[in-house]
Amino acid sequence: MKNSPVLSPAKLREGTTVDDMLSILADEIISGEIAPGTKLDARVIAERFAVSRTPVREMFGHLAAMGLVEKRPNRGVTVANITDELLMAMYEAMSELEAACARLCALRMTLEERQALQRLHKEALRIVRDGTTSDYETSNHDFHTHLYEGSHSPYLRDLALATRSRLKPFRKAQFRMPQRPSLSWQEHDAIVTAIMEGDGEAAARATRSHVMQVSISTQHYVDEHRINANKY
Amino acid sequence: MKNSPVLSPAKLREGTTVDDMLSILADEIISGEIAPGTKLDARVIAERFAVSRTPVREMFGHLAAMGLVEKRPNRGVTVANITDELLMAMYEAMSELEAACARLCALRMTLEERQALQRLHKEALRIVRDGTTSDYETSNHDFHTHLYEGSHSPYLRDLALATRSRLKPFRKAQFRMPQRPSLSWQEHDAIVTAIMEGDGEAAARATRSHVMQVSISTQHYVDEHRINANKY
DNA sequence: ACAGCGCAAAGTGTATGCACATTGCGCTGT
DNA sequence: ACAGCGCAATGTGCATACACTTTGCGCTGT
Repeated sequence: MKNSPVLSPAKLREGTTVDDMLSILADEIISGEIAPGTKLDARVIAERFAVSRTPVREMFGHLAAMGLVEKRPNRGVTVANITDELLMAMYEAMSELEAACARLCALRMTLEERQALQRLHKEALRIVRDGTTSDYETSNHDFHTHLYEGSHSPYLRDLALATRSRLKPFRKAQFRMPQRPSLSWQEHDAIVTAIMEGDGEAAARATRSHVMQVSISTQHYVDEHRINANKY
Repeated sequence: MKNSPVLSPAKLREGTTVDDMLSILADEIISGEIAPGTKLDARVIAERFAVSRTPVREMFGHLAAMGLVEKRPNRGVTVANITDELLMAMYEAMSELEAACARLCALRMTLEERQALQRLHKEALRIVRDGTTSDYETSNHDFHTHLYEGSHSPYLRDLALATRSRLKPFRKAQFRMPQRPSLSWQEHDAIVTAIMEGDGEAAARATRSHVMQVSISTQHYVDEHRINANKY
């Protein structure tokens, strides 16, 4: 199909052709809709999204960089097998990254940043009582982002953001358990207290164990849904 | 130019078209031959390597993933400016990653791994006395690799390896100072002792300060050589 | 004379075609 | 009949063409 302006009048240069495919494919791989080991045919994907093989190939590069697929020369790409072990390893690395951030937060946060963190944390308590789970997810997201920023270590922050983004698809249901927001808030409280007291080691310990708690919640979710992953 | 078999008889499918360009361009950016902020014209690069823009674009994606260039939609790619601040931030992140590895080493290393680490460390002492600087560099490299592996945390190890590889070009002269290998060995000694005693926190502290020492040595090197970076 | 619009030149992003690598199946020879 | 070679079918990787976006410069209007 030619690049006809008539056939694609509205969506021209929406600027996200590749990104759209990327997030959709990434979700499908992670959710298990596309089974590990499956060979991805560039032509089929191209037809499905009504684009040519060129942007598909570019997207394959991104998927490979994210570790979701494996590329071999002249052999195409195959869906990587994200095992439970690797998932746990990613959470463990996440907990170490966040612990490092928290430790630096305790040492380096400015007065304004400490006050902002406390405000956020108090507001979260209100949300635990009155708000929805989705509200708490947003608040939780902000809380952790503040830890990354408060470390005043841009590269460490980027590593944390990148790893969180890779884990994002697996975190969907971390607050499914009704008591989880409340427990999460208590764990945050220990982190905030340690940071306020300037106790870096305590902040690191509290953050490590908090993130590993999240990991455990997520693991339960993955276990329960693995059955569904084989229906394709 | 067509894909004529006559015009390119020997180099057909050598299998590394993109990788070759990638490593060459990466070196040129890192060494400063291509100044930060320079806009990379896909067409010019394509002509230089006698290929089309398609593989060049793919390479741009890799360079962007490595953080060496910045891609903006419809604006092309520009060479990223690796400032001293960012370099320090990368070393700081490196020190946190290695500290996390060392802490886990203290808790998790098997007997075999502990013995291997000690052997390596003893051998390094001999090299400090009798060997060349280059020998010590190799030995040092192995020592740190053992720390990554000993963490038994594959993703954390990968983050450490990736960050080390990004820092590699800047580490060239970390052992220029004649007393540096000896000091480095003493710092390693503190790390090994802490790991052997199973004291995770002490191992983390010792490793953090060791890597930051390396950072300082490197910084001196960068300062002294910045003059030469502007000759292009 | 200066501000603002508009056009043209330059350059990015995608489509499509072609050359080569890989793989599986049939055909031939023993 | 079975082993091994070879060819054809499938699919990757690069080249080239074209559509669209950006940007700089000149021209017009006030």
